[in-house]
Amino acid sequence: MKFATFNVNGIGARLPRLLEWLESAKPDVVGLQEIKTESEKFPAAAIEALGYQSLIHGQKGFNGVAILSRLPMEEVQRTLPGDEEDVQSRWIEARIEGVHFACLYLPNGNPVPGPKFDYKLGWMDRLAARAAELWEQETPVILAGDWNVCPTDLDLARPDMMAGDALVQPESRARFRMLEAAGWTDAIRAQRPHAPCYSYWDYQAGAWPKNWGLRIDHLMLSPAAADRMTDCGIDREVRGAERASDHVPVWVELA
DNA sequence: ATGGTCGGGAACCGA
Repeated sequence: MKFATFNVNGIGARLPRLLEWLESAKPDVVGLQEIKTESEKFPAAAIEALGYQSLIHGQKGFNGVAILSRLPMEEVQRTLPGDEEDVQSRWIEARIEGVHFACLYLPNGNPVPGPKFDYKLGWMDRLAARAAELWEQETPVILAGDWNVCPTDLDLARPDMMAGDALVQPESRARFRMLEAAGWTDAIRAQRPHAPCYSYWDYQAGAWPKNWGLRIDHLMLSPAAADRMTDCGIDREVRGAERASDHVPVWVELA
């Protein structure tokens, strides 16, 4: 089974890129982030024509997540517990053939300091609590999405230019590292312990041709999922297409 | 050069 995460940065603008990638990469399950549309306006029919059902947690103009699956899928929930007042669409979970798949769009958190950074850290604390609940299930669990965290300086090309950014702050990294300490496996980093590899290149300042990237899209695996991992990868060629997203798909295969 | 580029949606906000 092939599971992927892809921040499309606007499904309206990105639908052609998404469809051609689905046809070539043939994932079984995909978590999408930043669809930036309300659920009713999500192009589910065009995606269903390729054999994928959609679970959509949309939001007009901002955020918005979805799970696509060509295998039978049932929704578990679409809120990250812990804050009744949080109305941002950043979370959806489903179960697919015994695998628990969570799709997340973690807050960016800039500028630092400020209320947006406080929201990010609070959201990460809520995520840790939900991850601990899912851990108890002992079924394979995948936490997939745009984490908006560069775990270490190996995960960005220009640490000097990002020193004040929310994506590299010690508070953000500590919370990510706590999940690893709890036993979650960062699939890409487990396969390539020392290789620089990126999943995002800013639209500005020629970041893509200069390969000034960040690795912020992650698949975190529970032990039962990590035991079944046969391969994983980053489809970086997707970034070179016309009207590309600033993120590319990241995927993992489970036996 | 204190910038640069996108998406959404109709003037800016978010990234």
